[in-house]
Amino acid sequence: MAHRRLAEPTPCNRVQAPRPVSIKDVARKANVSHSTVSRALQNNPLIPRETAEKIRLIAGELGYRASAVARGLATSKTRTVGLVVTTIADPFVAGVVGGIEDAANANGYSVVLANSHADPEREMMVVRSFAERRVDGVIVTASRVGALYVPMLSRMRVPIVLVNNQHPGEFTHSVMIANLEASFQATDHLIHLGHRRIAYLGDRHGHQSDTERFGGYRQALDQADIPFLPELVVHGDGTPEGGIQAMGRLLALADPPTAVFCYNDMTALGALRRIRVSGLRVPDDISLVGFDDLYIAQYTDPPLTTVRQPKREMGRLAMEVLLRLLQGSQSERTIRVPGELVGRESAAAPKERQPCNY
Amino acid sequence: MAHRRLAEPTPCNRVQAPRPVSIKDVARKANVSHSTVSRALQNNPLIPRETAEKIRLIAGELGYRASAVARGLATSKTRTVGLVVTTIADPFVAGVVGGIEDAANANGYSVVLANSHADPEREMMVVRSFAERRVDGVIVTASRVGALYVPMLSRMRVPIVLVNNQHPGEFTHSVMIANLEASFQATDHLIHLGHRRIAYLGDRHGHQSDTERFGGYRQALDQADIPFLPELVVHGDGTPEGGIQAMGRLLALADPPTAVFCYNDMTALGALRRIRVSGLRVPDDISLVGFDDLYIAQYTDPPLTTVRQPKREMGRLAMEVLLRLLQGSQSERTIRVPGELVGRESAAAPKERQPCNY
DNA sequence: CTGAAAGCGCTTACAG
DNA sequence: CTGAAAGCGCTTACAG
Repeated sequence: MAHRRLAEPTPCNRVQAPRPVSIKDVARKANVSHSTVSRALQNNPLIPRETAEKIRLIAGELGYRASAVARGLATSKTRTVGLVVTTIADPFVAGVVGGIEDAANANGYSVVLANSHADPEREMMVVRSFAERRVDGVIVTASRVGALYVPMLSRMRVPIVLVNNQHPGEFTHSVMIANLEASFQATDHLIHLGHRRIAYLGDRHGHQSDTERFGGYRQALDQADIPFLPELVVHGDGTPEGGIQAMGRLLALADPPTAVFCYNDMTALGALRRIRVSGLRVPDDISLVGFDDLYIAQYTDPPLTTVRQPKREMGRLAMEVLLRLLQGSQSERTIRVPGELVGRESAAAPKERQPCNY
Repeated sequence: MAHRRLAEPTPCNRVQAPRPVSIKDVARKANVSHSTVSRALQNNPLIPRETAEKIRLIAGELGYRASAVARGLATSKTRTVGLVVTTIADPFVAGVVGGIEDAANANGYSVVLANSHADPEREMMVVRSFAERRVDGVIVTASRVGALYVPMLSRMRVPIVLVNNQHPGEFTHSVMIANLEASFQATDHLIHLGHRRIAYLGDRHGHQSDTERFGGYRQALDQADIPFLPELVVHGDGTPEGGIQAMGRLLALADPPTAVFCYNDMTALGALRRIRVSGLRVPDDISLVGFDDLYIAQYTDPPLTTVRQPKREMGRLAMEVLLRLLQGSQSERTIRVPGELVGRESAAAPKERQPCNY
């Protein structure tokens, strides 16, 4: 006994928004109940192969597409992950996001993207929006996060995975580059090339990453018995502009460094520019090493020696950790991914000095 | 008469997945029906201010967050837009996506991101996934789209907006850069600097964009009565690698060009590299103009003269067109956005020639 | 102004 | 193996 509303479709020929075909439409055509259709489409073993196939065929003919929203309501799982980034226009972030995306899609998850622009108000909106969308989990890839951010997210009570994040909270998991080891390697490379006056051009907003990268630099110096000189440490802000400023300070020194290890490639880009403007050459006068291995690092002049962060893989890993958490498994709290020094042409032996034993 | 299931929560103290507070919880605490709560929270004018405020207060205390999935099921609007990109790692794409994101969020829409990797199989999966998620509309920002792609999307019967897309179909709207005018301007700039042997370094995969940019180049030549020389037209593939190859062919000419207009900045990056490798200098020996104004265009050496595509604005515009479509308004089929020539240092007057009247 | 009821399109215990 | 029923958390006509 169908209700009026469920009777045959209005006889008029142009329906403005033709409602998508539902499980009931399939059921009707297949002469079974919608429960059976639901089961068949889920490959429920209760349904005999024959029936299931017939139903699947009809569903195909009708162009049936299960509603993820209805399913989400029924199961309280949306198979959706919220992904917050400071800005997608950051090439490091974009690389990571690509990896997350791929791993998510490969596992039937969709990614809801949100830019926070490192703005606390936006961050609030993002959390609210993710909460309303009932995302199953969230991944944060932000160069700078408001201190209240992660706690806010935590209140949603879904698993959270951070990528290269500052203050990884108590309740979160994270995937991070092995900053200390990588920086050690980079600095050590310069030392082996014969440099002794090596500067560190950091990022004053980099928090933990900056601290760790600086730490690796110091360790390499120590191990080589090179005295640490505070005047050789300057800070930019992670952008080329910041690199230009900071490099300027280094060049203004009575005895400038012969090599500079930069917090990231963007900073190195600025340093490179600043050096060239002053009439000096890289690597002839000053060697330069970056961090990230952004795509463009191969195309600077000279090509930039840098530490590669496996961005895609880090994204993939983060998604995989999240996936594990979503199925209730355990996962290591912090995964440290090794960086890889990729030698190009911006770092060479200092002028008038033998490239020492190497 | 509550069902067993709805009786008081299990007395045990640790619920593993505490169901989020619902409209009913608020209703109970506020001593009204859930209908009233729903109305109050929607600012329905039927509900008196006082009641509404009380309800909102309680909702706040309870940390109530309306379920977008339940609402989506009830209203058959998800306030979600599907965004397909070839790859988010492309800096042009990332810029556009940033603009889309901002406009979407500003209007209460969420963005579901999907990478197609220009792979037909992935494209199918994306369409399927968007269909299941019941996205309200879709935006495509892809440098290359499978020919079947847009038709497939069209079958979802939701509005579609393309950004800088090839073959904009009959049923779609699009936002595009004014290729012809912009290329004309770029080429004309080189002509005014005094160049006459100007090459066009295109993108063999660029389809419509390449054709149009080439068109602007030809028109500028024609207008200046400079004969068109087919040997001065070569093609890369939109990447630096392709630019390197193609530039190589140009340099192998008996009489190489004094200026090259490149399809995009990535290509120009390769051309720049190739020129330098051959011992020539930019702009002293060869002038170079790009297209896009990627962030790095300011940091190449020399900084790249190029045509700026207002990526963020284009993304914003695309979202705004979609928004209009979603509220049932009309919108122009194709919006052409003007490019802007940004003069930096890679283009200058040719050697041994006066910069003509300018 | 307010509530009871029906419906959105699924899933899944329950009862044959 | 299969169906009827209840439920997920909203919205919104309908009837006071």
